[in-house]
Amino acid sequence: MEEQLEEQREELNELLAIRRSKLQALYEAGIDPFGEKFERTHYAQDIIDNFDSLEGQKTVIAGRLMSFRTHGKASFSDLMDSSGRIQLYLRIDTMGEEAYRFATELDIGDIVGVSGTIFRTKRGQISVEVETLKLLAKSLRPLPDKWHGLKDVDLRYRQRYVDLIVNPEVREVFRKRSKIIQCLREFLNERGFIEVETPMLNTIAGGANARPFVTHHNALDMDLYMRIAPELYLKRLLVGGFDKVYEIGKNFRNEGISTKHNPEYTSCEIYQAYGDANDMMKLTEEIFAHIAQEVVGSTKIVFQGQEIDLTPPWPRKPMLEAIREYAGVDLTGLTDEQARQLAKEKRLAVPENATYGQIVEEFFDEFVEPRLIQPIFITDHTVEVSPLAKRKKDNPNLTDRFEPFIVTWEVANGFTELNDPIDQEERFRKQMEQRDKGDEEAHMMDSDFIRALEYGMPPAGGLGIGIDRLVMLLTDSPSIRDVLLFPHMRPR
RNA sequence: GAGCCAUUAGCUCAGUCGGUAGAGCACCGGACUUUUAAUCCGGGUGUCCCGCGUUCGAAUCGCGGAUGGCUCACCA
Repeated sequence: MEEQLEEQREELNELLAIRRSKLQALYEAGIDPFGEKFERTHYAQDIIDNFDSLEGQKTVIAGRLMSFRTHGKASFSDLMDSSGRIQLYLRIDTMGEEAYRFATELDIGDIVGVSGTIFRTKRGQISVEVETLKLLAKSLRPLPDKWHGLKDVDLRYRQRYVDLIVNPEVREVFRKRSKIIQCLREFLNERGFIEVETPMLNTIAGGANARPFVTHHNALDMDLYMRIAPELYLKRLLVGGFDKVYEIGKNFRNEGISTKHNPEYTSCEIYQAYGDANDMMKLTEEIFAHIAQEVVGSTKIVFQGQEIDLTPPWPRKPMLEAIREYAGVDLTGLTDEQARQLAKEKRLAVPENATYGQIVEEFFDEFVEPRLIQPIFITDHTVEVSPLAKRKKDNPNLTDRFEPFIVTWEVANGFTELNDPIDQEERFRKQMEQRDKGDEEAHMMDSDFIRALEYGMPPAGGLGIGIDRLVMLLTDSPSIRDVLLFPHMRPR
């Protein structure tokens, strides 16, 4: 009802009404306003790049009309295709009166196919002198301001199609995103990793601390969770005998939305049997450096005005040492109570029943994380906050885990995988206790995963990379929404 | 979830002290056969985010709401 009213109101808008009447006129003239298959010989950018050899030759191109400069019996127009823009020169003498009139009555936004001759104007502009022109799609809505484009961020995200038409740098970001993911695939495939797909509809949402989305399967009449991480499935594959696997895909977390968080986001999880955290750190450095080199052209990149040097090797620092350095507090070997006391002294807000591990995290987040600009691996997380990571040989309270930080963001997470089913079951039990205490993000018990480990999982290193943040970093984008084609928005 | 800010024409934005709204682009009509933010002449196309209130009178002031942005909280 509301929507119908909205539509009726829009029908009244003069600009829309004019386009509709032009559409009607086309039908009445026997012209199909929505065209058909059209064979091209060139992209706009091809013509510009190879002008010297193409000058004087015929070409057939297609795209969207982005501007008109009419001069009576001759006109200029800019045609935009996926490669870029090229100027069209329309001349009544070349096209004939009827075709010329038809062309000049088109609108900005219309999609056309043209054939013509490649030439350069007096002013040096590479152009196509149009001989024939065919309407391939009538545009019924006006495009945003040709100079200012579309700036309203709300509209840019909601109507990304318009954003992509008028803001070419946006297209560039998503081209890079595609290239980054392609590079990552190639890199892993070349090293013998195989790409797999595991379920996104889970009966147990495992592999991470996060609140899941719940959905419902009608035929089975049962609730299912959208996955929060593929980890436990991928490790089952190590049990099954795949040595090197990875999965690139969406995870869904029912949590807050911010410039760094979208409810659905893309991760790449990588597992390597017979390896450990150390191998995965090396792999992380190599991946970041390789992709930066391929996509940006250097391992030194600029993010929001600061130069970031991704060249390996990256420094490594145990978390407790980092806290000692930046907060001036040594938390090594404290009891829960002692840790809580220290937190109080440093005016850190922690829950009454906070555990040692949680307090270490708190200190880290407060004092260390905001200072980590250049790439660094923070290692040796507490066992309490790392329920899937193997304990360190020399200290069972810590794990053989690492998180690389760049521009204060955690860009990945990896560890030597816990392959001891007895310890894993114990860790799950601890998590269940946390869950019972009201921690909705604590891990769920996954008995089948324990069963898998009981068959024997080779020692392994695992790594999860946040693809969106990697893309943000390499495209100099301050918000995750700038690297998601359709970021989550509340419906209007 | 909390705080701050924003919302005016299709787009980008002005709008003074409270007196029913304006520019550029786009659009419509006209001139113009090498322009490129083409130019020149003419035309303003509107639920001022929504609702309630104050007032003779609200885009403007107050309250409530919607959406978005930023910061914080949670998280990757």
